[in-house]
Amino acid sequence: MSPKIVDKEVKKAEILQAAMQVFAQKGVAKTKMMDIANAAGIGKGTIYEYFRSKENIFGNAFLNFFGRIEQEITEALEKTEDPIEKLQAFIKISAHIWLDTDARFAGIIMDFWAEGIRNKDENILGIINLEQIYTEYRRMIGNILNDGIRQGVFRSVDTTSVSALIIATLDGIMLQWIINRELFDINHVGDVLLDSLLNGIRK
Amino acid sequence: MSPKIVDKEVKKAEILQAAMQVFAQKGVAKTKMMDIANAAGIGKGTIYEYFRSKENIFGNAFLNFFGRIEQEITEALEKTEDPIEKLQAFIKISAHIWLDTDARFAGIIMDFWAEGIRNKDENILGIINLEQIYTEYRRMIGNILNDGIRQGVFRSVDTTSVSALIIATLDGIMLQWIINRELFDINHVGDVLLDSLLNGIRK
Amino acid sequence: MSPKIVDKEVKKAEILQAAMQVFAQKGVAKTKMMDIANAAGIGKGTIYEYFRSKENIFGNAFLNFFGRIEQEITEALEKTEDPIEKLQAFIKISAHIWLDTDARFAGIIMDFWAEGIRNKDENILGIINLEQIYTEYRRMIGNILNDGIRQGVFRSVDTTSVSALIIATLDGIMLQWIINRELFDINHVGDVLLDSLLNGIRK
Amino acid sequence: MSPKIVDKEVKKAEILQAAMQVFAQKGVAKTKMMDIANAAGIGKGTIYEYFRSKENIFGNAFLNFFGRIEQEITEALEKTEDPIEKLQAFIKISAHIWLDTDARFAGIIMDFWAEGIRNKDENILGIINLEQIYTEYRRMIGNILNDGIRQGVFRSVDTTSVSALIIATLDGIMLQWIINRELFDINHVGDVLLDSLLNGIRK
DNA sequence: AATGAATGAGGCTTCATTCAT
DNA sequence: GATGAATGAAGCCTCATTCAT
Repeated sequence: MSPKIVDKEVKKAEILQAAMQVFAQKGVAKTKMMDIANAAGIGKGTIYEYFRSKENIFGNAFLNFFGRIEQEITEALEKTEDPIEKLQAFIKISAHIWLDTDARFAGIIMDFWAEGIRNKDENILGIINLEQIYTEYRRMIGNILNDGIRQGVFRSVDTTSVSALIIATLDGIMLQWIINRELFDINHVGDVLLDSLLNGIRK
Repeated sequence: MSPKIVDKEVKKAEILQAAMQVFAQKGVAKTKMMDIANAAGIGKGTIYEYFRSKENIFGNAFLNFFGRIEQEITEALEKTEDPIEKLQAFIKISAHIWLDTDARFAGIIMDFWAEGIRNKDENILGIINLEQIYTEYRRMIGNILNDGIRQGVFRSVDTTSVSALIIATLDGIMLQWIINRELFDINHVGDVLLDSLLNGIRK
Repeated sequence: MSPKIVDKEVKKAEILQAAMQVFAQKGVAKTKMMDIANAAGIGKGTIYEYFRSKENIFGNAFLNFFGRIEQEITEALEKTEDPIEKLQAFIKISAHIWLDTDARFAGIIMDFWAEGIRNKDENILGIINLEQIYTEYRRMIGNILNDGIRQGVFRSVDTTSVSALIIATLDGIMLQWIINRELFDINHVGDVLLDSLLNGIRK
Repeated sequence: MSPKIVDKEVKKAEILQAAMQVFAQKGVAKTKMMDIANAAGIGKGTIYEYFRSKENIFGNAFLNFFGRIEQEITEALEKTEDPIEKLQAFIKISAHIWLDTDARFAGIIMDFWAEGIRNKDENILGIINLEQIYTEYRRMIGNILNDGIRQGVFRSVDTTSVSALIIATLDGIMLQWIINRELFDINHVGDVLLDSLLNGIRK
């Protein structure tokens, strides 16, 4: 890996960041290549040195977004062995990601979901596959639950269903929070959610 | 309402249905006026006799979708006076709407949300306003909860927060269900959700 | 065939004529869709109601050009049964086509040949196939020669080779004539060519 | 001529060769500067150290192609004083050039002709001038014929017309041969052509 | 001298909208 | 009222050329 390659990767990441900002503000459909170029402070043509097409940028943004979440969660889970603390970390990270995310940025996630749902079966772009992503999330939570059950901390529940429900509730809360941030304190909601959850599954 | 006007309204509704089908399948951005015309079995130009623009069709589809949900719920709520039964009805209707909805149709809701979130403050199109819609949902559930509290059936909870959480959980579950229908039986999940909910708020 | 279809075909032909004029003047590569639209007196977008792409226009122009030549020759050949008169007609028509053709129009034929040669094997566009066209020409002349031989008018020559040579000489003369029309009187050259030819093959 | 200048000229020639190869394969219009750079094994920017523009490369390729033919013929003609042998040499060289030329390379000549015909009057690029080139060819053959007439070997024919016809026939044969090499043995055709020619002009 | 990253003018094509029939 | 042919604004992308290294 020569320095040049690193530079190319860095610049690609920069363009992607710029693109995601614009996607978030205007929506993917209304974002023009020119907007991305302006946001990135480069010429229109330069984008094509790093991405094949607008669709490719979208695909990479998608990957980048969910990939980063997954990575953050993975890292957080490695810091503790206690299943309860792991659950707590999972929920906290999820909340934090949204807290750190610009409100307007949420729109892009809807675009991701919209496109992801539509391409559920087709795996268009060779990239976007929401089902796979959520399967991975469920696997992560499922592992925590299974560990807890093995350790005798949790009751023997249907881990797949419970995992799905945890994720569902988290996503739903995020959705409401995006629409109206005044409704609740997302950190507090996280605690409440964890409490009810533990209440339901703790032995 | 002369017959002609009725006819006009009927045809407008037909076009809207066709449009929503296509929106759902291809996404709003990728839907062409021609697609809508074909789906409606009419000429391309005819659409403009009933709708001002593509954006206007989207706005009406948005209104139509959430309006119908609201109407169905309202009707269901009128059939009983018991707060618990009303909650049950609310959840059941929500689940049913999705059950009756074509899987591929779900994409359109993401488009709605995506656009709704982006136009959160601006109320663009003079139509799309997710916050208002969800406020109305919360108001409906809030009324049920308040009735229940007044009647001594429910504990005295923060009705706004609980309403928001109920809606959030419902939406989150729908989202997961759209992505992977094999994960759980949505009717059963509704019962479970109601149970835990009642468990939490019943006196 | 309703009147509308006729109109569409007529308009398509008009656009094609306009396109060929512009192709001839500027060369295919330097011709912009806008040029064709202007030449045809229509809007840029209208072209796409009749042709799929610029390449498609080129392919159709190609077909049109060689098709019309072939048709004219075929018609002329039907007017007589005498092999010598047929040969005479063939040569005369070939010369006439060039005489009637705008000098500048010749450039397009070079573009046709250039593209035709390059796509010799691939038959790109599903359309351009010079070898096939020339095989047809050879077949037409070959038939005349065979008739003449059968009727005892011509010597028993290698009809394929002679056909090829006749075509080659005609094309070569056209080429020189395009580059410098003052060099010779093309009608006279036709007569000379026919004489030498008959001299060589007549019994 | 210092070594450096020689080097520059050598490299310029190399790039030109590479460019002509690519021109021949893809056509001038579809050839990118990048293709030429790759074919020449150099960087894209380096081309501009040797050529002003793509058009300039084309012009030089044009000059180079016809110049080389002219040079080869000139050299061959110097080897004999006999008009008949000179004619023979002229025809043989013409055939050889095509025999030595990659089949696919022929496309470039059509591009040359196409552009040459279009720039017939304007002498665009300050370079491409087919008429001038063919005038030179005619002059060469005309000299041979005049010598032959003067020496009493040939009949007193219209040397300009005969020269033009010889060239025309040669070009026409090449054209057919490019399109379908199986049609005839080009060496044999050369002999036949020379025979008929001599038959026509020999005293 | 050599490079290739950056650029933006310019092209092809799409498609929402108009409008004459 | 219904239509679809016509339109041109606008977008994506290409690629010849420039220029800093």
